[in-house]
Formats: sequence, structure tokens, C-alpha cells
Amino acid sequence: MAGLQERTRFEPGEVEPRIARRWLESGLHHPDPDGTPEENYSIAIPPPNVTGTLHMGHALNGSIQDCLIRWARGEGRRAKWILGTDHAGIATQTQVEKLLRSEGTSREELGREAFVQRVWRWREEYGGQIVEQLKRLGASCDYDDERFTMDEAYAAAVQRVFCDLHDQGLIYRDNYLVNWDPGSGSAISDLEVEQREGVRDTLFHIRYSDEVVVATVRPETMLADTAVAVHPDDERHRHLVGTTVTLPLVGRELPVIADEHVDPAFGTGCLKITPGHDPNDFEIGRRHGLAEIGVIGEDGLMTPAAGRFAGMTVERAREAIVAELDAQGLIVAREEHIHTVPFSHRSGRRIEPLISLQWFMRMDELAGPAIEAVTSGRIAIHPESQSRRYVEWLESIRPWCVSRQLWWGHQLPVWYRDDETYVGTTPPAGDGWERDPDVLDTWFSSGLWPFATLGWPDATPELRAFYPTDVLSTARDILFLWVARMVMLGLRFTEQVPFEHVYVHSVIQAPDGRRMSKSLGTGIDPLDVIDEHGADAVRFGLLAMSSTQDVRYSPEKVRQGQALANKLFNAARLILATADGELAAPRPTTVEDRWILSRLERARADAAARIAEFDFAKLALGLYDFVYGELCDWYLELIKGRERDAELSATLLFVLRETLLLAHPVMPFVTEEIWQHVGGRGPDEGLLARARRGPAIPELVDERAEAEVGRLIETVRAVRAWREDNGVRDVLVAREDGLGEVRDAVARLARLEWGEPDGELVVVGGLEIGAPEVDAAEVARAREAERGRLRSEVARAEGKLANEGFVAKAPAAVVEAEREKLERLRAELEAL
RNA sequence: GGGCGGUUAGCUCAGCUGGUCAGAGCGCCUGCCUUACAAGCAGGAGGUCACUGGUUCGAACCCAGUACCGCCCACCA
Repeated sequence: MAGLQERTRFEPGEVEPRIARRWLESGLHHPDPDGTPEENYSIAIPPPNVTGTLHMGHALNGSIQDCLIRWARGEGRRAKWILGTDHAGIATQTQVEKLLRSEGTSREELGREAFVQRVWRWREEYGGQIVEQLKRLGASCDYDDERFTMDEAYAAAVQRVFCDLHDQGLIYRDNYLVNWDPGSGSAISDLEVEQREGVRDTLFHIRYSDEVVVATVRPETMLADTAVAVHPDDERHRHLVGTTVTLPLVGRELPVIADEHVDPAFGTGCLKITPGHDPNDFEIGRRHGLAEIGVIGEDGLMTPAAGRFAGMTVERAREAIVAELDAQGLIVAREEHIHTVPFSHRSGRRIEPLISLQWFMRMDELAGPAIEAVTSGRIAIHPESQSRRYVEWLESIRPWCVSRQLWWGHQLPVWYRDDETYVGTTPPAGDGWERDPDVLDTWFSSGLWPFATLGWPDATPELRAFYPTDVLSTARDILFLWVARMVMLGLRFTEQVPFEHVYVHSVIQAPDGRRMSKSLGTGIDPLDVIDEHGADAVRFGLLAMSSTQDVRYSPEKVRQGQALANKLFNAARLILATADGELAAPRPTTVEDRWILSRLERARADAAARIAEFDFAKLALGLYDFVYGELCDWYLELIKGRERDAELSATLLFVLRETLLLAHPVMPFVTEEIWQHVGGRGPDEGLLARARRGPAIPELVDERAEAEVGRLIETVRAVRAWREDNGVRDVLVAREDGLGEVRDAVARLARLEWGEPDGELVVVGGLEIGAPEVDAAEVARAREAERGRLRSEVARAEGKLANEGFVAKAPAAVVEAEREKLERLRAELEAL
């Protein structure tokens, strides 16, 4: 390893692989399962899809979680970041099917068993890339204990939960209208449906009888109509209720029913009821006991129930039906209709609602406790505004369709024989049983994530030590899809909340405000950015960008992080070149020592507060401010002229150590690299990642030192600004004015000599400075400008104080402050 | 159709329960190779805080409305 002094720049490309290897070899990320969940710290990573690669969202969330985990380690806690990947049913199956197609074969050709084996093989080969990519980010997950939602033990937990819920009557099989996704050839849950706005369709007005004209954008579904509905209060149609109309093309008699759902103002006020292919109509149908006819099959073709249209595709059938209706003159109007239409989130295909025999999970009984966990505060959601969304969603929760017509996933532990159904974790005895081919919704298995990863249902040491977990950090879009379900299942099966805090982070948008997405070409690959700027820079940048609301990606923040890493590196070089000796308690001997220790103490307290409130942007930016604005700009400049002694060394090394520890959760690589060059580390402190932050020392906060150095800073700045304005570079003579301990420092930084100034006298930053070479007229003009500024400020303050309302109603302290300000301004004006 | 959030310097964003709150980083301008860092240092310019009313002694901050932008939820054919 090269010495620190030979390099003037922090080179992430050289340092990161070396440091990452040391961390991995050290085993620091794999804590022993000792102690209690209260004293330990754990986070279960939102398991990325096995097919996935690292995107900005992962990088942000990884930075957040690693920051929390490393912060906890710095407290000396056993910290476990539970790692694993999700088998991601539809996504993975789709990916492998695509591969098969390119090989000229297909899932069907292979058959189920071979296909599933093929997916496993695919996973061996290509899966889990993302885990390697997390290492690049510096994420200190527990790589020694990686899980997969299809692992044997995990699968057993899934089956167990399914069977238990079935035995408890919460899981049942039913014919129900589901969201059929023609893309994946499976039912999907409500949450996987995206309501797309602004879809243009033709609304056909079709005459069913002299008095009944209905409107629909899906004429082909008329074949499945089983009623016509009108609003019960609709005067125009009330007399029709109880009569029937004849369904054109089919000849079926349809009862006219009355239902509140019908909007009398829409179209003619008559609504065709198609329980088999429309969610609303399905509800109405169930209310009125109507027959449920399915004319569109799961294969996307018209079913035998469609009569002479059977076998046609939906599109063909529509054309044929419209043509026949036209021929009979039954289409009375066509108009363009713009409305919202459901699409599959997975495949992007338009949802085909149809009735299907599926497995469902009743949620009402589970929702209550999950709501209570949040309203009672046992689970805190950050930002708080998200908890209302969570509660409202749970309050109106509907049954969850958990079966999927896929091959890749947890196959249902269900067997059928004739009319018998068997549900159990082991196959039934006897012959003739056939297993249900369906698999479970991926979110069913990931709903068990925080405890199934730790070995549940067995009472493992890991479960005892790390469950419940502390924090669950995630993006907003899976609050319902995943987080709510973990809470429900966690409470049901472990009788504990699965985590105490939910942090909902922002979504990073593309710089132009669009979504970052591969298909839009707006994605930015975090690995590219790591290559270019380093992992510390990316972590800092993403944290600094993060917010409670969505933010645009800003490369400047990453560069700011890179600058900070470099700054830390160089500050360390200076400190280590200046200080010798060992790490020790600080023994401040000067005002600047007391000042930096005071500022450091505040920075540490501030960082702790930011972590506690999940404010990562302020954590990162606060760190930047401390390192740049205080440590480097002032303290390190102040000690440059100073004689080296043991006391200075002690303070420098103390400040360095605590600053590194403070910055480490945000920028682990550069801080670890520096640490390796600090002498006199303790026996357990070979790695910064393992070292413990020193305890808070409130006594280090020193208001007097802060005031004195504050005065110094103000004075130096004023003199520098004045020099710039007047183009004066020479050393100047100034009359010393009660600067006390900081007089020499001011003189050095402002390039002054104390003495009796002669020539033109200027007052700068409260000092009288002799400025021989300055143009007197120029000085006078500057002085006049300053006078003008002060006068207007004085006038403003006077006006305020002359205002009776202000003096009478404003708090005394505010009025007093205004008076003092006025005094000060007047004094300054006087001095000029 | 409901609900939520946003609109502050050229850009990306901070500004807590109203009273030095008009800020930061980047960009821009000026001057510096000052022996940790030129990926640096010092200094500077730049904003009617979306708009319109209101409340208040006082509003970027509170209230109402308007205009854009974004997100979530929703069964109107």
C-alpha cells in the first residue's frame, strides 16, 4: 500500500477494490447471533429480483441502509443487514422464456419440470449479479448468509403459511372476476394493475329495444350480458324494471333491473350488465344473483359460450359483431371516448377481466392488527404522511388473488381428486391426486421476508437475535404491495411487528424530470457513475439528493461527494504529516483547539439527530459543511503556523478519528483508507468499519471559543473582501483591537501587522487599517456606500420600533433584539 | 372523480412551530500554482420566494382562490 504522502488525490478506482476485499475477508458484516433484538440492529434488504441489475433506486436504498447499518456498528452494536434475492415469478419466467425463444424453443416444448430446472440453471449462471454490484457500492450486507425466496427452508415457510391460513379459513378457492393478463397468461392482483389514463376508444351506442339503448366500448362482451340496469330513481326507465329486453344477435331475454350504481346522466341511463367481463357488472350481478357468462377465454379467444363467434380472437369477434349490428341498424351512434383503462404492470398488455377459478386470501381479518400497529406507533412510518396512505389502503382492502398461472414460483400445496381438495405441506396419501399447477404470487413469499430469512418457523438463534428488525427502507411504490403484507403476515405468524421503522425514500428521477427507465433511455447506471467518481461520491450524492419527495438526479451532488472524499483525504495527509504520537484524549491548549472540538461535538450530535430522523440529505450536507467550512477552511489553516507539540497532535488525531467515524457511514471507502494510515490504533481497531465512535462529550461544547473564533472569521473575511474590492495585496499595518488570543491568527490570515498605522485610515471588520496606496476618493466612495447601506438598515429598524403594534404585540425578546440591532448599526455608522 | 405533494438564484435543492431566512452546491465573474488538496484557495455578481387576495405589528412560511407540474387512490359503461 502506498503511503499517504506520495499521493495528492484520493483514487477510488485503486482504493475501493482493495478496501472492499479487506472488509469481506474480515467477516465484519456477519455478526454472531448473540444478544437480543433490542441491543442488536438489523435491516432486511428489500430483496432485489434475481434477474435484476443495480439501478439508481437500489443504489440510493443501498446507500441509506448501509449508512444506517454502519452507523449502528459505530455504536458498537451487532448489526446484520439481511441479504437475499427474490425469485420474482413473472419477471424471471419472462426473461428465461425470452432466452428460450432465441434458442428456438419454448417453455411449452420443454415441459414444466425441465423449464423450472432451466430457470434454476439460469439463476446459477446469471442470477444474483446484483449482489456483486452491491459490493461495489460498499454495502456491508451479510454476504455470508444470503437467502433466496425459493430456498428449501424458505419454501417450507411459504407452504406452512399457506396451509395455516387455509386451515384458518383465510385462504379459499373461488370463481371470481380477476385481472387476466394476456401477456403473462396469468391472473394478477389489483396492485399489479396500472390504470392508464387518456385511452381513446370508440363508444358504441347499441339499441337493445325501442326504449333501451346501451353504450359500450367493448361490443363483443354483449354476448355475455345477463341484464340491463337502470337507476331506481330514473323516471324515464322506472317502468321498465321487471320487464325484459331481447339481447340482439343472441336472442337471450335480459331482465331490466334497478341498481344505484347506474349513472342516469351517462348516455341513455341504461347500462348493459356483463358480470363475466366487467368488475362493476360483476358486483352488480352478485347483488342481483345474475348468471355469470364467460365469452372470452384465458387464451384470448372467444369461448363456446360465444356461439357462432367462438374461436375468434377478441378483435375479430368485435369486428364481426359490430358488422352484424350495423347490418341490422342497431348501432345508433359511435363516439370517441377517452377514459382510463387497466393495463398489466408486468406485461404492459390490456387487462382482460374474466371470471376464473382462483385462490384468494381474505384480508379483512389481517388488516385490523396491521392498522393498529401503525396507529399505535409500534411501527413508525417516515415520513409520517405515508402512514395515512397505509392506513387508508388497509381500511378498504379487498381479497387478494394469490394464485398465478405460471411455472416458476412456489407451487400451491394443493391437490385435487375428483371433487376432493387436499391442502397440506406434504402430498396426500392414496392414488389419483393431482397437484394444482398454479404458483403463488411472488409477493406472498416476500411477505414473509423479515422472518423467513432468519429461519422461521424454527426458533433459530438468528431469529432470536435479530427479529424483529429495526428498519425497513423502501420506495413508495411497494408500500402496499410489500410492506403492508409483511406487517400483516408478520403480526399473524410471529405476533410481533416485523420492523419498528419504515423509511419511505424518494424516487430519483432523470435529470429532465422523467422517470428513470431503460425503455425510455433515461436510466443512469450507478455502476458507471461509481467508475467515474467513486462509490463514496455516489453514496454521498444520492444521500444528499434524497428527500421525502421525488427529486431529479443531479450529477453535481455526486461531484460534491467526490470533492469531499478528496478533501478528507488531503486533510488527513496534512494532519498525519503534522501530528505524531498516538491517539489520545484531546488536550486543547488554544482557542482554536477548543473551537474545533466544540464544533466537532456539535457536528456529531447533529449527525446523530439526522440519523434518528432519517434525514440523510442533511446528514451528508452537514458533514460537508463541517469538513469544508470548519475543519479545513479554518482549523487546519489556523494550526499551520503553530509549533508542533504533543497537545496539538492529540487534538488533531482526536478530531481526525472522530471525523472519520462520523463520515464513515456515508463515505466508507475513503475513511477506511485514511484510517489504515493512522498510527496507534487500538487492538480491535484494525478496520474503521469495526471501530466505535467515542461517546458524546457535551463538555467540549465551548460557547466562548465559538464566539472568539467567530469574531476571528468575521474579521478575516472582512479584510479579505476589502482587499479584493480595492486590489490591495500588501501586508498592511493595523491597530490591534481587543482580539485577545486570536490576534496572531488574524494577522496571519488577513496578512496584517499590528502597529500604529499611518496614511489613509480605513475601518474594516472593526479594525483600523493604514492603507497608504489606496486612492482616497475610492475609500471615500466605498465608505459612503457602506454608510448608505447602514442608514437604510437603521431606518428600517427605527421604523419597526416606531410601530406601536410591533412594540406592543411582538414578544419582548424580539423587540429587544431589534433594539440591540439598532444600537449596533448606529454604532457602526458612527464609527464610519 | 377523490387525495397528497410541489412551484425559492441560470441548474439541482435547503429554509423547523411566522420576527438577521433570503441560503447551499454546481455554473458564472475576478484574483491567486499561499509548502494538504488547481478535482484547490480567496473574493464577487445573481432571486418582486408561481400568481391574486386575506389574516397579522410583521408572511417565502398561516388561510382562501387561480395557474401550471408530479404522484397516489378510484367500479362510471
